Amino acid sequence: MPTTPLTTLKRIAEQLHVSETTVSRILSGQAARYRISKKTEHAVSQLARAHNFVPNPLARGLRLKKTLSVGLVIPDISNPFFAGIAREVALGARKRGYSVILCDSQDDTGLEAQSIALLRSRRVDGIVLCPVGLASDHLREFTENGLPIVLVDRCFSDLPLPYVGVDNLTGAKDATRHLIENGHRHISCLQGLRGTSPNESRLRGYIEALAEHHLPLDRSLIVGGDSYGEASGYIETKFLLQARKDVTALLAFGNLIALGALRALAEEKLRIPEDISIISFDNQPYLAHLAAPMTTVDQPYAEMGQLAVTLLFDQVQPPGRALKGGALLPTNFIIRRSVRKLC
Amino acid sequence: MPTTPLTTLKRIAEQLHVSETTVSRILSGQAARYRISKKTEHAVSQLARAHNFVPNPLARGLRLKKTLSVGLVIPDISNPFFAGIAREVALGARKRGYSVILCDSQDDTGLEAQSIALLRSRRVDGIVLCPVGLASDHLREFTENGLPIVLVDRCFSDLPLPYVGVDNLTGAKDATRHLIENGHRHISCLQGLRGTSPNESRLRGYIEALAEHHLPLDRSLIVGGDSYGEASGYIETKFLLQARKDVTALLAFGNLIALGALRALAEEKLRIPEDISIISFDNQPYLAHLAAPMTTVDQPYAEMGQLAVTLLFDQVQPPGRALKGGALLPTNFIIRRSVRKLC
DNA sequence: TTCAGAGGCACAATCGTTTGCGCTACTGGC
DNA sequence: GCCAGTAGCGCAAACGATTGTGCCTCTGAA
Repeated sequence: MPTTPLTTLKRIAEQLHVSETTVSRILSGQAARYRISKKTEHAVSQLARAHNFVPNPLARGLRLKKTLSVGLVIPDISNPFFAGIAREVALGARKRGYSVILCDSQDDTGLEAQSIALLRSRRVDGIVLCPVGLASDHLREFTENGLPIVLVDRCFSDLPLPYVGVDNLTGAKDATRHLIENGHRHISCLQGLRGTSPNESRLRGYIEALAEHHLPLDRSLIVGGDSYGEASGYIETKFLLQARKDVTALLAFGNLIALGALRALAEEKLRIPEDISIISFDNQPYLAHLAAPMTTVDQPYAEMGQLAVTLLFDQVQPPGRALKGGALLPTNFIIRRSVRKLC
Repeated sequence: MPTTPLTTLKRIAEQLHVSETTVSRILSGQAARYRISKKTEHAVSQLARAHNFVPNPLARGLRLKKTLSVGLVIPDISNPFFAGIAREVALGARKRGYSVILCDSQDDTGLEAQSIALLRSRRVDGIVLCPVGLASDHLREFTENGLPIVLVDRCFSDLPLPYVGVDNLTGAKDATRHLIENGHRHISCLQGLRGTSPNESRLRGYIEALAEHHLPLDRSLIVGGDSYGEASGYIETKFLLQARKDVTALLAFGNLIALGALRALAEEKLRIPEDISIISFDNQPYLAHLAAPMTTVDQPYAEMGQLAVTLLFDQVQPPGRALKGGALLPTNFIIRRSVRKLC
């Protein structure tokens, strides 16, 4: 046990009668480059290891303008979809020796902007951002200035920032087709947050599928749009059921929305799929065990998270290549038993 | 737009022809204490605000030995139980102006120890730790040295560290009683991770409930114990079903374990509750919509998270009071329809 | 003996803040 | 006119690490 905890370069240097310079160089693997003798090198790294000394990241960051940390901004960490992404980001960052600073933006653009400012001021080396998705002005700076960033799940058509998402259009098209082919004609969309790219793409997929089958587009069947939350799914379903008795199928644009819809349907004592069919985005393990195992559009969120860190560190560390535009992963349509065959 | 981005005290000072000292004092609210004139104060804070200048947290942390950041160590952020806690910690920290550094320990004591070392080296001002729960040696230092910490969910009887958890014993007792009172005699425990405090308390609750009703304790009905994961619930249920045809009820010690059990039961084509009954710990929104809406022991994880941050910041900031021992929150027993009445 | 060349390391400035003192220039009382 | 008192602020030394440059001491060849 050391009398003085060996917690700075200085103390190590004192103990071994060498300079801080030398210690620093050895510990940062520059020994050879500066011709430190094997003997000194060994002594220093021995001592450092013995006390598992780590150079103060604050001092280091101050000098180097790098902090070995990345920011992660997420609208709602308790949404399993985002939690899954967060997990991969955390693991990927750790693997590369980086820490993660977590910010929950609560689906609020203001808080998101604040979070980004915070991360900037903390001098993170990069940011993985699952944007709320509405305003994009606070992101404009990223296109010019050098702070690496990767957008996940949602993107902005007017900003050439690298992002990773899924092919929402095809996913929604698959789901809608499936409903149509099972004889459904009055299919309602329970939207997520209007204006966000996944929502708009899914909507487009829905509309294109209808068009393909020469079915009329009934705008009053497209409801919701305020949030991806459970409450939104619940309340929109309640209203919908009051207004439209002819709806035979629901397409929920998110796992929490589907959950809310489920709650509403249960309250109204509607059975799935006998009384009404439903398909949801975001597969989750429990969906297979529901009263009516739910047909769903699976999003590979683990891959999304992994890809996001990869793309981020491609910018942060050499080689520094950056993806212009986005990477689209395919969705996977999983058929279970929440859709009734009408014809 | 400034020619030189006003990003340091120095630049602000230059622009206004005052010293960095003065600027620093004004921005840290010490103007009055050091008799800075209103005029100077105003000019400085004006300019700072205009460029929304924030003093470099690294330099600040270096000098002050405080970083306005806390660590959050979680076994698995994709487990909704922990995600819920994480959410509250993130919000609570933000509210107080602190950042959160997230570490996923993957239910590995080694990674947990590493994470703590990392957080220490990053000079966090406090740690919220959901410990893996097995070894506690790496936590011993916390009892002496000053880094504030709060344990969540799991605690150690040999360590006087503040923690917040739920009354697992009563929770498990309630559940077991319910099964017994519905005529079940062969009730199997699907354990979580052996040796962790929630697991042991739940087990004790189970055993005490049996004793209360003068039922024999059959050790071979207590299975699992390797993890709180889905896979564990699945495989243990598979084995159990092979070995014991007489089991009529399952008590799962976690939401993922219950999910695994559900998967196994589905594979074996066993219906709930007709063929077998099940109760789970950790209520989740979807449990109400399962084929058999699941009776469950609800843990108030939002409150747990909130309480954890509160207790942490009681140590971090004045008044600095610390809870010795733990805070136990009550569980809430929710009866749904996954238990069959046998008598 | 001399000197080139390299081996082995240290000096000191720098990153941006904070803070204990101390310094200057008024003001007013006597 | 002198001096104490105070208002208003700046000096310079930390905090701990990194790094361009320079300094000394050998070794060996000429």
